[in-house]
Parts: sequence; structure tokens; C-alpha cells
Amino acid sequence: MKNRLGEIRKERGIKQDELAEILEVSRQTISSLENGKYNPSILLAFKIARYFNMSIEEIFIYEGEENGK
Amino acid sequence: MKNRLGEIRKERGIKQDELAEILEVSRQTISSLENGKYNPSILLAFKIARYFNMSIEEIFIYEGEENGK
DNA sequence: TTTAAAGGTAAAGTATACTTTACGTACATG
DNA sequence: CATGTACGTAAAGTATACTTTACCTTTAAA
Repeated sequence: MKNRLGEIRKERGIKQDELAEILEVSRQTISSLENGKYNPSILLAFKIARYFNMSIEEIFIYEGEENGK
Repeated sequence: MKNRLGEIRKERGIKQDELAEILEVSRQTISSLENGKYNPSILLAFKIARYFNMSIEEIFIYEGEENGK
């Protein structure tokens, strides 16, 4: 799954550090998400979407053909 | 987080069993989701939404005030 | 040329999503 | 009554999301 998190975050002029605190996750979580190390939980995806005033689908791009559960 | 999975599945006249096979998860996973035992991964949420031709937000209802990560 | 700010990442631990196996219950139909 | 279908659920194991701690690199400025 791809995501536009880093892109959107930079557009809003906010640091990983700050976003992490707002979303109540660690900075490493934000970094890992932006660099595609793993996918967010659906709760975190909702928090992110809500914070940026976007839908989950606008930020996280599911193309199918994914194996993980 | 609440969801309308059971409701939507019944509308479509499909069994837990069948949905599980289509989504490539176990029947227990479907049952657990419908009964609010836990939340889906975002990948599974996308698969479900795509299968029902709906958005994640139409099926899974995030109200905020949730603690889990 | 040090110092700090911003971000990448690794290791080890915890929480939770999901699996397999298995059994229980309710309901329908023979 | 007996058998099958649909669903709930429990226990134990695996995979992955996320944490804490910590260190490293790059860039920019004093």
C-alpha cells in the first residue's frame, strides 16, 4: 500500500515530530509510515485522515494484489 | 470503532463463510469483526470496502475518543 | 568548526490482528 | 429423533503495528 503522508505533511508545513505528538504516536511511527515500512492500523489511518481533513482513500492508496492480512 | 459489516453482508445475501473465502480471511475473522471483537487491518478494510463497492468510511465508523493504536 | 534541528533506522519488547482447531448453540428439514 | 447449515466463541500460535531507547547522517546556521 502506498501513501501520500509525507507529501501531505510537508504541504501543511508540519514536522514528523509535531504530527506524532498530535496523533499520539511516536515519531518513529510517522517516519516508518512515510517510508513504507508498514501500514497503519485503521484507527491511526482514521486519525491521520481526520487531522488532514481528508478521506482515508485520499491518503492511503490501495492497489490490490496485496498479500498481508 | 463501529462497523456495518454484518448489516451490509446480509443485505447482499452472502454468508460469513463465503465472504471469508472471497476476502481470503478465516470465517472467525469475519465473525469477530461483525461482533466488534477487534478492528480490521487497513488492508482488510480496503478489501472489504472494495468488495462491497463502498468507501471505508461508509462501512467503518470512527467516532474518535479511541485509545488503541 | 561546533551546535542544533530534522529525519532515518536498528534492536528488543508489547499489543493486537489474524490463523487453525475445535466445540457449542439454534434452527430447519429428513 | 437425526443430520446439516449458519453462526458464536475459546485457546494457542504467528504476523505485524507500534513503543522506547538510542545512535547516525545531513543541513543550516552561530
